[in-house]
Amino acid sequence: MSGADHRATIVDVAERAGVSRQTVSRAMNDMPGISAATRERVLRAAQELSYRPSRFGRGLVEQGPITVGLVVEDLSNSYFAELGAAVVRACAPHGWNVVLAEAVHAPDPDAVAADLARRVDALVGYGVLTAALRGAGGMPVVQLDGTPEQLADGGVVEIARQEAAAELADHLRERGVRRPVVVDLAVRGSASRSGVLAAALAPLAAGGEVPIRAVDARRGHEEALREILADGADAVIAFNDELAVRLLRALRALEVPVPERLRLVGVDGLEIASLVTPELTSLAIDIEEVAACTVELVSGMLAGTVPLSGEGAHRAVPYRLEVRAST
Amino acid sequence: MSGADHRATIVDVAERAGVSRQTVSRAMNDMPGISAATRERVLRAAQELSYRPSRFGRGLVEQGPITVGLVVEDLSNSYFAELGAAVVRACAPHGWNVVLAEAVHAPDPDAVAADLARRVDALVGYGVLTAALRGAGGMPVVQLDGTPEQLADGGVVEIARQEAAAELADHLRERGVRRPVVVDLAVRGSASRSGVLAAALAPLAAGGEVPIRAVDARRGHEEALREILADGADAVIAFNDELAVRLLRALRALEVPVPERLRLVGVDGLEIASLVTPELTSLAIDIEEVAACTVELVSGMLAGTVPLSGEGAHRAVPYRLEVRAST
DNA sequence: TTGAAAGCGCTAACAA
DNA sequence: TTGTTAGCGCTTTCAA
Repeated sequence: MSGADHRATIVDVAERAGVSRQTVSRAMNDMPGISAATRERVLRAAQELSYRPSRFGRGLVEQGPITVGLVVEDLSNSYFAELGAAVVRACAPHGWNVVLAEAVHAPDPDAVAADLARRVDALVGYGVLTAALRGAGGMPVVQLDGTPEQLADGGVVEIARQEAAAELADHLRERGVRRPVVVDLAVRGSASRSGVLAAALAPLAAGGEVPIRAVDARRGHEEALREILADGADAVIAFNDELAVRLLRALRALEVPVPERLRLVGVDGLEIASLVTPELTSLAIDIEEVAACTVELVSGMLAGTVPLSGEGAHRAVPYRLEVRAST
Repeated sequence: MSGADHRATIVDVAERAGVSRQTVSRAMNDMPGISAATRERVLRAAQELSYRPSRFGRGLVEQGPITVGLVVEDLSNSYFAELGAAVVRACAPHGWNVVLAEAVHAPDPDAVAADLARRVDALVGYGVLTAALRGAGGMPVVQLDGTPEQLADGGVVEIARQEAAAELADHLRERGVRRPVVVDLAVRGSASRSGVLAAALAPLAAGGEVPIRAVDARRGHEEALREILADGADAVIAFNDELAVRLLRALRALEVPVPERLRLVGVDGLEIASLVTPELTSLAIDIEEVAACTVELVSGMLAGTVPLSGEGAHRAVPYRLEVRAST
């Protein structure tokens, strides 16, 4: 008889200890007004039954804190890891809890958000939210790095690339770049970012067209770079900093000097970009600011001062060009 | 009357829509057996009242998934970020949710774990757990990077450094190192790790003693290195990889060749260690394995097959020496 | 298609 | 010091 077929409740413990439910509650919560002997007896009974208070029963009475669900693509990507950290940090002052979930690696990525939606007070996500969140009626939903079209389904924190991408084009033009290449990752949702970059850089390019080349996140970089160099490229804009750092390493192996032979640009502005040699120029995004906007939206939605969708639930955070040694 | 003084409940919606609570439930959850017109009316009423179903009420009935609380020191430290990611990933196959919390930055760091303990089914933490978790009676608690002494309070996943540290000593001896220095961070809990490292390296050192020098995480590295070099040191073991990477950058600025003039070793085995030049030798810890052990412990504790404390709740994950170019 | 009743596990307030 | 009562908000089961 190791365990029961259902989890012990406060009533089971009360019966076993021969006291009332309330006394069990007092013992479990270190409340005053209970004799040491009784507490002892109750705690023993609880232990014998492997009793653990239900967080739902408790929450129902105590009105627990707001819980925000955060769904990201892949936590092994530093960008999402930093984003998660920033959201956790931004929620802390409100006393909110954050449940973190990852879409990739899940059996059914699309179900992650829907599942989580039933367990939290607000849902924040990155490229994984659909309008079809069963039982999410009225729940604040914020799409990160979303587009204005998505405002129909909920709030959107947009990450505005246009301006900084234009700045980058100017910067590269000054440096004499004539044949930039965008190196993309073959992951879901990457096309739009790469497209914007390529479009912004088009004026630089000889034929008015900037090639976009997809690579694997972790493999085959040297070969890809060899081909890119053979094509005469003089600048590479990587999909993100992590890829840029890997490309940098591959370039070192190929003994291609950066920035002399090839200029290299990352996107995201992660810490790692400034820790490598040469330090990476990056289209940086202020992750703290994204998190702050997100929390502001959610907070307003919960309070009723921000609409759950539409233009009033739209925030934009601009990229910022950080010029460093790699260009 | 924009908002009510208390959050609307299902009853409020039912009244407003002129239906029963069940009908509201049916409408909110897209269940069958309700006419389109009624659903419409209910949803409108819900919207007007800003009604959002309580996750506690729901959870009470539905028996939601296990929720694990994870308390780490500081998510802006990549090590904790990777750990958090690994735990989230290890919990996913069980269908568990993970609530992530950070101790540093919190108004009362010691209260973070205690607070969270009331909202979750199990608590996993890093250097922040005390035995005094009010209301945590019977709850699985796992201390990460804990010591066997802490087994009195709960489970412990120990990170065993001794063996790999001895390996490191051998490795450095082969390289001719005579004056190693341990560079520590002035953060809580760092003393023990540095002490173990210094002790393991003591046989190498001329006087049988390895100096431990504390630095700030992000500042003053060049000055500290200048002094270290002036003292004649020929190897630096940094508290973690992040610090090692920063030291590497500072050494580059000082034009000190690594490993020729100074050998450099990190601790943690983060991805970043292999992305810099020269790649960093590191005492690597298998974070996935730590997460797996943690989940195994928690799972067993919940099932009753692993005791909540004592030797049966002890797991150890060894460090592994990864030799790369920096030594 | 709708409603009524029951119960999920817990704690706060009050009574003994 | 202990027990009793009364909800907390929701879904499931059964009845109309």
